[in-house]
Amino acid sequence: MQRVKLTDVATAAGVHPGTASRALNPATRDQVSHETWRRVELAAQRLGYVPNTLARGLRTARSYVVGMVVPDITNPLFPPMVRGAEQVLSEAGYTLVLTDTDNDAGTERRQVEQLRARGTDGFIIATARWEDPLVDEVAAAGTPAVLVNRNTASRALPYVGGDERTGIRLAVDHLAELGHRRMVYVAGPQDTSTGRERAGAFRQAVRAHGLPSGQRLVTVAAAYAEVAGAEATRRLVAGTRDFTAILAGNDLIALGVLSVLAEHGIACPEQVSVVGFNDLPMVDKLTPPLTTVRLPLHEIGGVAARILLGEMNGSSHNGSVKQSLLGVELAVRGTTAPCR
Amino acid sequence: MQRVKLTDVATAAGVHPGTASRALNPATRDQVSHETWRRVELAAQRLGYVPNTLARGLRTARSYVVGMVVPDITNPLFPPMVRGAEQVLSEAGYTLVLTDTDNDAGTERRQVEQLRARGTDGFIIATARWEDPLVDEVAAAGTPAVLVNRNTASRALPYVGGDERTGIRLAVDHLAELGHRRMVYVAGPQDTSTGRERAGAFRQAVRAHGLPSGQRLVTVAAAYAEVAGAEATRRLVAGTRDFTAILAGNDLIALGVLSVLAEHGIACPEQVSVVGFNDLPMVDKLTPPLTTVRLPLHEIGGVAARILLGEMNGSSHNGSVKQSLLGVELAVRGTTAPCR
DNA sequence: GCTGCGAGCACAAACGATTGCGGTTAATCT
DNA sequence: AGATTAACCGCAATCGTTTGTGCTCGCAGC
Repeated sequence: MQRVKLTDVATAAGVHPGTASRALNPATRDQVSHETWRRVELAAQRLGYVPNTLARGLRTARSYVVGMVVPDITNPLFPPMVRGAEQVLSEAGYTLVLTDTDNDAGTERRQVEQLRARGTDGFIIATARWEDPLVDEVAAAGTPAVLVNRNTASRALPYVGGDERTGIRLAVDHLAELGHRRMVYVAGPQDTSTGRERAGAFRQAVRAHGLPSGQRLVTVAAAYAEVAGAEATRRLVAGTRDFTAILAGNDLIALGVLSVLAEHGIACPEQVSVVGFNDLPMVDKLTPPLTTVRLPLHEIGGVAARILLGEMNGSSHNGSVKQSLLGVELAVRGTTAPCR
Repeated sequence: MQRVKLTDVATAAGVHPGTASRALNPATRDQVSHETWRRVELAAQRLGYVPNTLARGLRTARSYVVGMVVPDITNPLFPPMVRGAEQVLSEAGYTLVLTDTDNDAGTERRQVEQLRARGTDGFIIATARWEDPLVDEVAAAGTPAVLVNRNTASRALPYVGGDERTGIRLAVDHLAELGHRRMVYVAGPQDTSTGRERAGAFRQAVRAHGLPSGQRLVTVAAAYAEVAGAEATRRLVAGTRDFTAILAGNDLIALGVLSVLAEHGIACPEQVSVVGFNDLPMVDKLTPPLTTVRLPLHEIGGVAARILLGEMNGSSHNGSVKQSLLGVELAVRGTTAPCR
């Protein structure tokens, strides 16, 4: 159905296709006279010309496509980021291709290959592991790409995320202010940057407050999921109950924490306060509503897209900003209360 | 970075590029001898050849891209459908481009235009309104497309969705079985097929059970959102309290219903039972957990993709199946209880 | 009045794949 | 053994753009 091509516009305007191409392209517009430019523009308008992106891409080796790879679009963490990225990209004439890796390194690799075959100009990657060969390869290949949500140990690519350390600190400050002194942390998997970062920040914040920091301080959950959180909490509780507050690696883990507390008849927030991370939708509807750290997800996506645009278009590899940490805030709700 | 091209494979295998092309293409494989096929395949493997999708698309006038347009990816209803579609499409060698219309008809049109310029082979559309010119245009243009989630009045395109009528009937049956006789419905917007369909099904089910059906039976909310649901419920309650059960147009509306009930000190489920629709994540974590109708979202996406594949590849416009309604089930939880 | 120059445009070669057509070879038939 | 045919494969055109190269023209400078 995409009938009218550049040649049609050219003949309609009485010029050579090459000239028409230059006239239509803002970057080369000054290579044609004003008069012909007007004629071409008019003809294009009248015929309803839309350039064939494939042909253009073939010639220019640019597809105006960027791929965004997420572990699981079903995880409410990602849609806002996708949306933020899509908005700024489509505004810049780019198309966002979303792919879901199902949390599997194999499919992740396959997806990225497929996207590169398609001539994808750049990537936004939300699946990075702490040690991630695929990310390193992409970086080594010089493909424009930026990491969101999770960083890698190698710091090979620009990273955009929330300021996690501050988020944890806010939570600890809040609890400390409520009089809590014995806090523990149920961490996410330590092969992700968020898992390590947050756990580290927790230890540091506890130390900064001069709070007791036994070796039971951090329990690691196997995944960012409710069942993993529950399992970890069971381990924790089996070992000690000498705490009045639990910080969770994220909201899903917090859900697991809450269910195990209920299981053991430990009242929240009366006996133990709980803080989550991410502020997933609906967690404010729980009873009690979950106190949690809110990340500017939408903005993270947008900033990542903007940085990627910079990488792709302009000054390639200006050793510029490698990390952008965006502000977070603590949503204080019902799962935290003064230490009795 | 995409170095190795068909020519390279061809010379490596000692054949003409044309031959290599035939050898690599399953559809034309039988036009080359087994021996050369093996050689070409091997060379391709060894060199790590990945076909340039742009060049291929240019020549074949197929992009192997399908666009999926959703109103708001942030709405948890859509990610599972996206995922289901993406899985079957990527398996078939297609790439899914997701675009978010922000619930705006203007951007929707713009997005679709842009996708068509890109030579998109087909569309999965989740934004249909009951009267939707854009959908009708797409259908008239003969572009392969299928509707999900919402249908149009014109039924111009194949539709895949949950069996909404049955869902409503299950809910009404369940409530009737609990002894409820005076039920009301807080409907979603009536410019969407789901809004009309469900409301109609509710009236029908009530009639089928021989229940009283005053004119206050259905209250329409302005949107599928909590605030709209709350607003509608306030209107409802202001008019009458002569009901023991409320069905909501979807879970978000149900949230609004619950909040307004609480506002008025009406206990759920002791005084009034509530049933939602969609089974969004987390609604099982509310207190009380929400009884709701579960749609096979993932499967809907998958089936839609399969139908689209059929439309695109094969027998174009076989006046085949126009509607696929997938089975739903009722998740009975805490917001419904026997009528006292 | 001839040269020099620059603006504006036409020409044609790419980009990397697919595919109709025709030619070569080997196999089959008579 | 000669002729017919089928199987394989090479040749070259083609998809719709972009872009380097060079032609043509008008004008200014001397």
